[in-house]
Amino acid sequence: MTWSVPTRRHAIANDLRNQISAGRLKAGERLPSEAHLAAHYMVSTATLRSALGLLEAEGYVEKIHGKGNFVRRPLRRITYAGGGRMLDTQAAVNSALRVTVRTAKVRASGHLSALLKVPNRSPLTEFLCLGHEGEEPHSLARIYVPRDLAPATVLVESPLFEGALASLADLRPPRVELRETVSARLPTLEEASTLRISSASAVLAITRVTADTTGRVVEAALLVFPGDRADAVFTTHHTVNERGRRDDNAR
Amino acid sequence: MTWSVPTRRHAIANDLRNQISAGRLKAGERLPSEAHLAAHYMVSTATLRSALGLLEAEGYVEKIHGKGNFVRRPLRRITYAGGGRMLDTQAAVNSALRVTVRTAKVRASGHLSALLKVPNRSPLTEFLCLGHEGEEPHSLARIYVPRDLAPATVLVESPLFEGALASLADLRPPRVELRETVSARLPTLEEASTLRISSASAVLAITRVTADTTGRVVEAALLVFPGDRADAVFTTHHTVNERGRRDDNAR
DNA sequence: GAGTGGTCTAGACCACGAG
DNA sequence: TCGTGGTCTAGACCACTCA
Repeated sequence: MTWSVPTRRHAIANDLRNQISAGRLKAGERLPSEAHLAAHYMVSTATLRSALGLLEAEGYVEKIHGKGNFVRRPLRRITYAGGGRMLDTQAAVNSALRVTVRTAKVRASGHLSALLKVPNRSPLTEFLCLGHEGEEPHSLARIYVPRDLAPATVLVESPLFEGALASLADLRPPRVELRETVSARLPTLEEASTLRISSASAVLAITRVTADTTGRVVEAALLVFPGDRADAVFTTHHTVNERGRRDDNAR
Repeated sequence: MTWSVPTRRHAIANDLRNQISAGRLKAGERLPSEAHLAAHYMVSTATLRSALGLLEAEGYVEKIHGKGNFVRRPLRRITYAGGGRMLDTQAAVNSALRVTVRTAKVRASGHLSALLKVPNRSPLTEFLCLGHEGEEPHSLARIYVPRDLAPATVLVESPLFEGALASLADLRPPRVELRETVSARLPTLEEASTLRISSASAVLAITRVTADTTGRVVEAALLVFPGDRADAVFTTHHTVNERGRRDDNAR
């Protein structure tokens, strides 16, 4: 915190950010046009746009081409609970979480076949899931299941896509091995537009691979959440055997 | 993938990206100056800089003020192993991972006192850790421990900051409860400069809270990794009791 | 068609790095 | 001091939305 950057765009961004935080600019409201703001702050439009770009990446503002810049509604935080638990029950209950599912038949390509440990061009079923909260999309999932394990009818009905996973798990032997790989990256253009986030903002990407007792991979899920409103939480009750060395089975 | 954006900056970024991937621009090499590139692609400097901005956010290029734009060395991936395991042993062994530690005495403020479940202004010891791989910094950690639990001498010597955590854990009762909260966000300006990443790139932020059997919080660690070269992996061997409902103890 | 944001230009001037 | 990137300007022109 030992730094200040007195560039104009930061000053403008700070001012607008404060106005939003203070509630002088209310959620959902449209900002003055970029031309007006540029005139008001006495900067060029390029500089002003640069300031808005900062706010957009921080999630304060949503830009809509041809309409204007809008103050983002502060959305409920999403909590992804790792370790095979479901999405935060609070969120699921409170927010009329809905999902639109589109299924497709695909064949394993390089990356997928490695994840699922199946040969190339092996038949899979793809489930494309979009989590909504009211109008706002807030999560995106691509789930791949070996074709012979996919009872498509079961899944299409699921109101929660996490529910879909649970029902899948229930069809398999009781013991599952779960591997969740979490990473942070910028969204693809496609993800940015479907999640309605800035392509300059960060997303939380979780790759979850589920295997049954036999080691067979039952499903691979590629989950994407907007970084500015999602966390993944993992809790462990851990027993330390003795000092230092313990069996480390991470790759 | 059903989209193409034929804007000039994307075309230029694609061209340069291909040249890097193909090895025509080698790692560590300096690109031609922005003025030269702008002339070469017949665009204005602003447009060219915008193209370089994309590559920088993607981690292909590092900009250094006054020196030039450099092709980024592809760095070894960092794997953070969750659930109380150590940093990927491969990486630790292979890469002469070093850490510079700076300790400080601080007092719990709002956020920290909540994490550590201690009263406000409670005395803490802060460990600032910076993970290096050769010259390149690749992780950043701020670890907070209640003052009376912090044997500073032990920690300062630790070659790995994860080692520091392990030794701490070993001083406590054998059973620990771990809660790791993972999120994706843009780096602060400070983080961006110390990790030498673009402030437009994403970071993986992990907040890890460790408690002993009595429920007392033993340490809180705020970890930050560059998103373009770090993953966090969590593996679970899970036993499903029976269909559906299982005890969900995530908050 | 009027109003909005999106892209781009051809400069100017400033700040940093290295000799 | 010179060459580099960083910030900013005052426009032009295009693409989208909506009446």
